[in-house]
Amino acid sequence: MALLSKSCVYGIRASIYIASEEENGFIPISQVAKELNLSPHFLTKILQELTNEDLLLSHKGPRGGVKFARDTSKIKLIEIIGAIDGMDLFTECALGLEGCGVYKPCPLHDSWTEHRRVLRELFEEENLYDLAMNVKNAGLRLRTLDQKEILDLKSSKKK
Amino acid sequence: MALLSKSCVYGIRASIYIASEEENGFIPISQVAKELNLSPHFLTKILQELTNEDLLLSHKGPRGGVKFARDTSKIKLIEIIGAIDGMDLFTECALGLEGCGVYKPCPLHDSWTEHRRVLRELFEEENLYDLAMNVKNAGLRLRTLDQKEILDLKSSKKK
DNA sequence: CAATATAAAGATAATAATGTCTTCAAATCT
DNA sequence: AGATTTGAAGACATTATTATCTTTATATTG
Ligand code: SF4
Ligand code: SF4
Repeated sequence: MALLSKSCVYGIRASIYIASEEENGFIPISQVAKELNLSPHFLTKILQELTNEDLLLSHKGPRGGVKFARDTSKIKLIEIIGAIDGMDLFTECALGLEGCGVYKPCPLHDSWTEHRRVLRELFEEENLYDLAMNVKNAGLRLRTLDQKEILDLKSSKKK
Repeated sequence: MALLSKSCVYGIRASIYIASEEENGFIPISQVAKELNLSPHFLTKILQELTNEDLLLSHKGPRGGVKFARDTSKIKLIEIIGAIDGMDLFTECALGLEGCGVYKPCPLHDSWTEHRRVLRELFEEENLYDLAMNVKNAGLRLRTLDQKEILDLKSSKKK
Protein backbone atom coordinates (compact mmCIF):
# COMPACT_ATOMS: atom_id res chain seq x y z
CA MET A 1 0.00 0.00 0.00
CA ALA A 2 1.45 3.25 -1.04
CA LEU A 3 0.66 6.54 0.62
CA LEU A 4 -0.81 7.98 -2.56
CA SER A 5 -2.66 6.29 -5.43
CA LYS A 6 -1.08 6.08 -8.85
CA SER A 7 -3.61 8.54 -10.18
CA CYS A 8 -2.54 10.95 -7.49
CA VAL A 9 1.16 10.53 -8.18
CA TYR A 10 0.54 11.05 -11.89
CA GLY A 11 -1.51 14.10 -11.07
CA ILE A 12 1.25 15.54 -8.93
CA ARG A 13 3.91 14.92 -11.54
CA ALA A 14 1.74 16.46 -14.22
CA SER A 15 0.96 19.43 -11.99
CA ILE A 16 4.62 20.11 -11.41
CA TYR A 17 5.29 19.87 -15.12
CA ILE A 18 2.41 22.16 -16.01
CA ALA A 19 3.59 24.64 -13.39
CA SER A 20 7.07 24.53 -14.86
CA GLU A 21 5.66 25.45 -18.28
CA GLU A 22 3.47 28.18 -16.89
CA GLU A 23 4.98 30.95 -18.96
CA ASN A 24 3.83 29.18 -22.13
CA GLY A 25 0.14 29.57 -21.35
CA PHE A 26 -2.19 26.66 -21.97
CA ILE A 27 -0.28 23.40 -22.28
CA PRO A 28 -1.89 20.53 -24.21
CA ILE A 29 -2.41 17.46 -22.07
CA SER A 30 -0.98 15.38 -24.88
CA GLN A 31 2.31 17.22 -24.44
CA VAL A 32 2.28 16.65 -20.70
CA ALA A 33 1.52 12.95 -21.19
CA LYS A 34 4.31 12.60 -23.71
CA GLU A 35 6.87 14.29 -21.48
CA LEU A 36 5.84 12.23 -18.48
CA ASN A 37 5.46 8.95 -20.35
CA LEU A 38 1.81 8.57 -19.34
CA SER A 39 -1.35 7.62 -21.20
CA PRO A 40 -2.87 10.87 -22.55
CA HIS A 41 -6.44 9.74 -21.94
CA PHE A 42 -5.79 8.54 -18.44
CA LEU A 43 -4.01 11.75 -17.63
CA THR A 44 -6.87 13.74 -19.12
CA LYS A 45 -9.26 12.11 -16.67
CA ILE A 46 -7.01 12.78 -13.73
CA LEU A 47 -6.51 16.42 -14.68
CA GLN A 48 -10.26 16.79 -15.11
CA GLU A 49 -10.55 16.28 -11.39
CA LEU A 50 -8.29 19.27 -10.93
CA THR A 51 -10.31 21.25 -13.45
CA ASN A 52 -13.50 20.38 -11.62
CA GLU A 53 -11.99 21.70 -8.42
CA ASP A 54 -11.06 24.93 -10.20
CA LEU A 55 -7.40 24.29 -9.70
CA LEU A 56 -6.84 24.08 -13.42
CA LEU A 57 -8.35 26.09 -16.25
CA SER A 58 -8.90 24.21 -19.47
CA HIS A 59 -9.37 25.39 -22.97
CA LYS A 60 -10.42 23.36 -25.98
CA GLY A 61 -9.37 23.64 -29.56
CA PRO A 62 -6.09 24.59 -31.21
CA ARG A 63 -3.70 26.34 -28.81
CA GLY A 64 -5.85 24.95 -26.02
CA GLY A 65 -4.76 22.90 -23.06
CA VAL A 66 -4.63 23.42 -19.34
CA LYS A 67 -2.99 25.88 -17.01
CA PHE A 68 -3.28 26.65 -13.34
CA ALA A 69 -6.05 28.99 -12.30
CA ARG A 70 -4.01 30.68 -9.60
CA ASP A 71 -0.45 31.70 -8.90
CA THR A 72 1.31 28.35 -8.62
CA SER A 73 3.21 29.56 -5.58
CA LYS A 74 -0.17 29.67 -3.87
CA ILE A 75 -1.23 26.17 -4.92
CA LYS A 76 -0.20 23.66 -2.31
CA LEU A 77 0.45 20.01 -2.93
CA ILE A 78 -2.30 19.07 -0.52
CA GLU A 79 -4.87 20.66 -2.85
CA ILE A 80 -3.80 18.33 -5.65
CA ILE A 81 -3.88 15.34 -3.31
CA GLY A 82 -7.26 16.33 -1.90
CA ALA A 83 -8.80 16.69 -5.37
CA ILE A 84 -7.58 13.28 -6.54
CA ASP A 85 -7.32 11.01 -3.50
CA GLY A 86 -9.44 12.97 -1.07
CA MET A 87 -8.46 14.04 2.42
CA ASP A 88 -9.03 10.74 4.22
CA LEU A 89 -5.33 10.26 4.76
CA PHE A 90 -5.30 13.40 6.88
CA THR A 91 -8.51 12.82 8.77
CA GLU A 92 -8.92 9.07 9.30
CA CYS A 93 -7.46 6.74 11.89
CA ALA A 94 -4.68 4.50 10.64
CA LEU A 95 -6.43 1.49 12.11
CA GLY A 96 -9.78 2.45 10.65
CA LEU A 97 -11.71 1.80 13.84
CA GLU A 98 -14.58 4.21 13.52
CA GLY A 99 -15.85 5.57 16.79
CA CYS A 100 -12.92 4.07 18.59
CA GLY A 101 -10.66 6.18 20.71
CA VAL A 102 -13.20 8.91 21.25
CA TYR A 103 -13.46 8.16 24.95
CA LYS A 104 -10.75 5.59 25.43
CA PRO A 105 -7.96 5.88 22.91
CA CYS A 106 -5.50 3.09 22.19
CA PRO A 107 -1.77 3.62 22.79
CA LEU A 108 -1.40 4.61 19.15
CA HIS A 109 -3.95 7.37 19.24
CA ASP A 110 -1.88 10.35 20.30
CA SER A 111 1.15 9.51 18.22
CA TRP A 112 -0.99 8.79 15.18
CA THR A 113 -3.03 11.96 15.32
CA GLU A 114 0.13 13.97 15.87
CA HIS A 115 1.81 12.22 12.99
CA ARG A 116 -1.15 12.79 10.73
CA ARG A 117 -0.96 16.49 11.53
CA VAL A 118 2.70 16.61 10.57
CA LEU A 119 1.98 14.75 7.36
CA ARG A 120 -0.68 17.25 6.52
CA GLU A 121 1.63 20.15 7.22
CA LEU A 122 4.25 18.62 5.01
CA PHE A 123 1.92 18.67 2.02
CA GLU A 124 0.40 21.99 3.01
CA GLU A 125 3.76 23.67 2.91
CA GLU A 126 4.87 22.57 -0.53
CA ASN A 127 3.72 24.68 -3.42
CA LEU A 128 3.86 23.94 -7.11
CA TYR A 129 6.07 26.88 -7.93
CA ASP A 130 8.90 25.73 -5.69
CA LEU A 131 8.59 22.19 -6.93
CA ALA A 132 8.58 23.37 -10.52
CA MET A 133 11.60 25.60 -9.96
CA ASN A 134 13.42 22.62 -8.59
CA VAL A 135 12.60 20.66 -11.70
CA LYS A 136 14.04 23.41 -13.85
CA ASN A 137 17.03 24.36 -11.76
CA ALA A 138 18.10 21.14 -10.13
CA GLY A 139 17.04 18.58 -12.68
CA LEU A 140 14.33 16.70 -10.81
CA ARG A 141 12.97 14.14 -13.17
CA LEU A 142 9.22 13.75 -13.47
CA ARG A 143 9.01 10.92 -15.95
CA THR A 144 9.78 7.31 -15.17
CA LEU A 145 13.11 5.97 -16.22
CA ASP A 146 13.35 3.78 -19.27
CA GLN A 147 15.62 0.76 -19.19
CA LYS A 148 18.59 2.57 -20.69
CA GLU A 149 18.43 5.37 -18.16
CA ILE A 150 18.30 2.91 -15.28
CA LEU A 151 21.48 1.28 -16.56
CA ASP A 152 23.17 4.66 -16.97
CA LEU A 153 22.29 5.54 -13.41
CA LYS A 154 23.74 2.31 -12.08
CA SER A 155 26.97 2.56 -14.03
CA SER A 156 27.67 6.10 -12.85
CA LYS A 157 27.41 5.42 -9.15
CA LYS A 158 30.60 7.25 -8.33
CA LYS A 159 29.62 10.80 -9.12
CA MET B 1 -6.08 6.03 -0.33
CA ALA B 2 -5.64 4.84 3.17
CA LEU B 3 -2.29 4.33 4.78
CA LEU B 4 -2.90 0.61 5.27
CA SER B 5 -4.88 -1.85 3.15
CA LYS B 6 -8.07 -3.36 4.51
CA SER B 7 -6.36 -6.71 4.79
CA CYS B 8 -3.73 -5.08 6.93
CA VAL B 9 -6.20 -3.33 9.17
CA TYR B 10 -8.12 -6.57 9.64
CA GLY B 11 -4.87 -8.35 10.38
CA ILE B 12 -3.94 -5.78 12.99
CA ARG B 13 -7.33 -5.93 14.69
CA ALA B 14 -7.23 -9.71 14.70
CA SER B 15 -3.69 -9.69 16.07
CA ILE B 16 -4.68 -7.44 18.92
CA TYR B 17 -7.64 -9.66 19.68
CA ILE B 18 -5.57 -12.83 19.56
CA ALA B 19 -2.99 -11.24 21.81
CA SER B 20 -5.71 -10.29 24.25
CA GLU B 21 -6.82 -13.93 24.43
CA GLU B 22 -3.29 -15.22 24.76
CA GLU B 23 -3.87 -16.94 28.08
CA ASN B 24 -6.46 -19.20 26.45
CA GLY B 25 -3.93 -20.89 24.16
CA PHE B 26 -4.86 -21.53 20.55
CA ILE B 27 -7.80 -19.41 19.47
CA PRO B 28 -9.95 -20.60 16.55
CA ILE B 29 -9.95 -18.15 13.67
CA SER B 30 -13.71 -18.59 13.48
CA GLN B 31 -13.98 -17.09 16.96
CA VAL B 32 -11.76 -14.17 16.02
CA ALA B 33 -13.80 -13.53 12.88
CA LYS B 34 -17.04 -13.65 14.81
CA GLU B 35 -15.83 -11.24 17.48
CA LEU B 36 -14.45 -8.83 14.90
CA ASN B 37 -17.34 -9.13 12.46
CA LEU B 38 -15.12 -10.31 9.63
CA SER B 39 -15.39 -13.07 7.04
CA PRO B 40 -13.76 -16.19 8.55
CA HIS B 41 -12.26 -17.32 5.27
CA PHE B 42 -10.89 -13.95 4.38
CA LEU B 43 -9.40 -13.59 7.82
CA THR B 44 -7.90 -17.07 7.54
CA LYS B 45 -6.03 -16.01 4.45
CA ILE B 46 -4.75 -12.86 6.08
CA LEU B 47 -3.59 -14.68 9.19
CA GLN B 48 -1.86 -17.26 7.02
CA GLU B 49 0.50 -14.51 5.96
CA LEU B 50 1.40 -14.08 9.61
CA THR B 51 1.77 -17.82 10.03
CA ASN B 52 4.07 -17.97 7.01
CA GLU B 53 6.24 -15.28 8.58
CA ASP B 54 6.40 -17.32 11.80
CA LEU B 55 4.63 -14.63 13.73
CA LEU B 56 1.72 -16.95 14.44
CA LEU B 57 1.66 -20.64 15.27
CA SER B 58 -1.30 -22.56 13.92
CA HIS B 59 -2.77 -25.83 14.98
CA LYS B 60 -5.42 -27.84 13.15
CA GLY B 61 -8.18 -29.94 14.54
CA PRO B 62 -10.37 -29.68 17.64
CA ARG B 63 -8.93 -27.24 20.20
CA GLY B 64 -6.78 -25.88 17.40
CA GLY B 65 -6.47 -22.31 16.23
CA VAL B 66 -3.72 -19.73 16.19
CA LYS B 67 -1.54 -18.07 18.78
CA PHE B 68 1.52 -15.88 18.67
CA ALA B 69 4.85 -17.61 18.40
CA ARG B 70 6.64 -15.13 20.65
CA ASP B 71 5.98 -12.99 23.68
CA THR B 72 3.43 -10.49 22.41
CA SER B 73 5.25 -7.66 24.15
CA LYS B 74 8.10 -8.37 21.72
CA ILE B 75 5.93 -8.39 18.60
CA LYS B 76 5.78 -4.93 17.09
CA LEU B 77 2.99 -3.61 14.97
CA ILE B 78 5.42 -3.05 12.12
CA GLU B 79 5.98 -6.79 11.86
CA ILE B 80 2.27 -7.33 11.23
CA ILE B 81 2.21 -4.52 8.70
CA GLY B 82 5.33 -5.79 6.97
CA ALA B 83 3.94 -9.31 6.66
CA ILE B 84 0.66 -8.15 5.12
CA ASP B 85 1.31 -4.90 3.25
CA GLY B 86 5.05 -5.09 2.94
CA MET B 87 7.53 -2.41 3.92
CA ASP B 88 7.15 -0.15 0.88
CA LEU B 89 5.46 2.51 2.93
CA PHE B 90 8.64 2.87 4.97
CA THR B 91 11.11 2.65 2.14
CA GLU B 92 9.56 4.27 -0.94
CA CYS B 93 9.27 7.86 -2.03
CA ALA B 94 5.85 9.40 -1.61
CA LEU B 95 5.97 10.66 -5.17
CA GLY B 96 7.13 7.32 -6.52
CA LEU B 97 9.81 8.81 -8.75
CA GLU B 98 12.35 6.01 -8.92
CA GLY B 99 15.91 7.12 -9.19
CA CYS B 100 14.89 10.68 -8.58
CA GLY B 101 16.41 12.70 -5.84
CA VAL B 102 19.54 10.62 -5.64
CA TYR B 103 21.70 13.49 -6.77
CA LYS B 104 19.25 16.36 -6.85
CA PRO B 105 16.38 15.95 -4.45
CA CYS B 106 13.14 17.87 -4.76
CA PRO B 107 12.04 20.23 -1.95
CA LEU B 108 10.00 17.40 -0.50
CA HIS B 109 12.85 14.97 -0.21
CA ASP B 110 14.23 15.75 3.22
CA SER B 111 10.92 16.27 4.95
CA TRP B 112 9.49 13.13 3.40
CA THR B 113 12.37 10.84 4.32
CA GLU B 114 12.35 12.26 7.83
CA HIS B 115 8.62 11.80 8.07
CA ARG B 116 8.86 8.23 6.80
CA ARG B 117 11.39 7.50 9.51
CA VAL B 118 9.08 8.82 12.20
CA LEU B 119 6.21 6.79 10.78
CA ARG B 120 8.34 3.69 10.93
CA GLU B 121 9.35 4.40 14.50
CA LEU B 122 5.72 4.86 15.43
CA PHE B 123 4.86 1.36 14.31
CA GLU B 124 8.13 -0.08 15.57
CA GLU B 125 7.39 1.09 19.07
CA GLU B 126 3.91 -0.34 19.47
CA ASN B 127 3.72 -3.93 20.63
CA LEU B 128 0.75 -6.25 20.67
CA TYR B 129 0.79 -6.74 24.42
CA ASP B 130 0.27 -3.06 25.16
CA LEU B 131 -2.43 -2.75 22.54
CA ALA B 132 -4.18 -5.84 23.86
CA MET B 133 -3.99 -4.58 27.45
CA ASN B 134 -5.62 -1.40 26.31
CA VAL B 135 -8.43 -3.38 24.73
CA LYS B 136 -9.03 -5.19 27.97
CA ASN B 137 -8.52 -2.34 30.39
CA ALA B 138 -9.74 0.70 28.56
CA GLY B 139 -12.36 -0.74 26.26
CA LEU B 140 -10.81 -0.16 22.86
CA ARG B 141 -13.18 -1.64 20.36
CA LEU B 142 -11.82 -3.85 17.62
CA ARG B 143 -14.99 -4.63 15.73
CA THR B 144 -16.82 -2.25 13.48
CA LEU B 145 -19.88 -0.58 14.88
CA ASP B 146 -23.30 -1.77 13.81
CA GLN B 147 -25.99 0.76 13.07
CA LYS B 148 -27.45 0.69 16.56
CA GLU B 149 -24.10 1.33 18.20
CA ILE B 150 -23.45 4.29 15.92
CA LEU B 151 -26.74 5.82 16.98
CA ASP B 152 -25.97 5.21 20.65
CA LEU B 153 -22.63 6.93 20.23
CA LYS B 154 -24.21 9.96 18.60
CA SER B 155 -26.95 10.33 21.20
CA SER B 156 -24.51 10.25 24.11
CA LYS B 157 -22.27 13.04 22.90
CA LYS B 158 -22.24 14.84 26.23
CA LYS B 159 -20.40 12.35 28.38
C1' DC C 1 -17.68 27.28 -43.72
C1' DA C 2 -14.28 23.44 -43.61
C1' DA C 3 -10.44 21.49 -41.51
C1' DT C 4 -8.03 20.80 -37.46
C1' DA C 5 -6.72 20.61 -32.65
C1' DT C 6 -8.03 20.06 -28.37
C1' DA C 7 -10.60 18.68 -23.74
C1' DA C 8 -14.59 15.97 -22.21
C1' DA C 9 -17.24 11.99 -21.94
C1' DG C 10 -18.02 7.39 -22.21
C1' DA C 11 -17.30 2.42 -23.57
C1' DT C 12 -14.49 -1.24 -22.83
C1' DA C 13 -10.58 -3.95 -21.05
C1' DA C 14 -6.99 -5.44 -17.85
C1' DT C 15 -5.40 -5.91 -13.28
C1' DA C 16 -5.52 -5.86 -8.38
C1' DA C 17 -8.00 -5.86 -4.04
C1' DT C 18 -11.61 -7.70 -1.50
C1' DG C 19 -14.68 -11.21 -0.36
C1' DT C 20 -17.28 -15.87 -0.51
C1' DC C 21 -17.63 -20.73 -1.18
C1' DT C 22 -15.94 -25.48 -1.70
C1' DT C 23 -12.72 -28.91 -1.01
C1' DC C 24 -8.69 -30.83 1.25
C1' DA C 25 -5.51 -32.03 5.07
C1' DA C 26 -4.45 -32.55 9.73
C1' DA C 27 -5.46 -33.07 14.51
C1' DT C 28 -8.57 -34.61 18.20
C1' DC C 29 -11.98 -37.33 20.36
C1' DT C 30 -14.78 -41.02 21.14
C1' DA D 1 -11.51 -46.63 12.82
C1' DG D 2 -14.98 -43.00 12.24
C1' DA D 3 -16.85 -38.56 13.24
C1' DT D 4 -15.76 -33.91 14.17
C1' DT D 5 -13.20 -29.69 14.32
C1' DT D 6 -10.09 -26.98 12.76
C1' DG D 7 -6.50 -24.41 9.38
C1' DA D 8 -4.88 -24.57 4.38
C1' DA D 9 -5.63 -24.23 -0.32
C1' DG D 10 -7.90 -23.02 -4.18
C1' DA D 11 -11.92 -21.83 -7.18
C1' DC D 12 -14.88 -18.34 -8.00
C1' DA D 13 -17.35 -13.64 -7.56
C1' DT D 14 -17.42 -8.80 -6.83
C1' DT D 15 -15.63 -4.31 -6.79
C1' DA D 16 -12.14 -0.73 -7.33
C1' DT D 17 -8.23 0.84 -9.71
C1' DT D 18 -5.68 1.47 -13.67
C1' DA D 19 -5.53 1.86 -18.51
C1' DT D 20 -6.92 2.12 -23.46
C1' DC D 21 -9.89 3.28 -27.20
C1' DT D 22 -13.78 5.69 -29.41
C1' DT D 23 -16.86 9.32 -29.82
C1' DT D 24 -18.43 13.95 -28.93
C1' DA D 25 -18.26 18.91 -28.01
C1' DT D 26 -15.82 23.08 -28.50
C1' DA D 27 -12.56 26.31 -30.04
C1' DT D 28 -9.19 28.03 -33.54
C1' DT D 29 -7.41 28.71 -38.01
C1' DG D 30 -7.56 29.67 -42.67
S1 SF4 E 1 -7.56 4.97 19.74
FE1 SF4 E 1 -6.12 3.95 18.30
S2 SF4 E 1 -7.41 2.73 16.95
FE2 SF4 E 1 -8.76 4.22 18.00
S3 SF4 E 1 -8.92 6.03 16.66
FE3 SF4 E 1 -7.17 6.40 18.04
S4 SF4 E 1 -5.37 5.59 16.96
FE4 SF4 E 1 -7.17 4.73 15.94
S1 SF4 F 1 13.52 14.19 -4.42
FE1 SF4 F 1 11.29 14.35 -4.00
S2 SF4 F 1 10.34 13.10 -5.60
FE2 SF4 F 1 12.52 12.55 -5.56
S3 SF4 F 1 12.74 10.78 -4.15
FE3 SF4 F 1 13.01 12.63 -2.89
S4 SF4 F 1 10.96 13.16 -2.14
FE4 SF4 F 1 10.69 11.74 -3.82
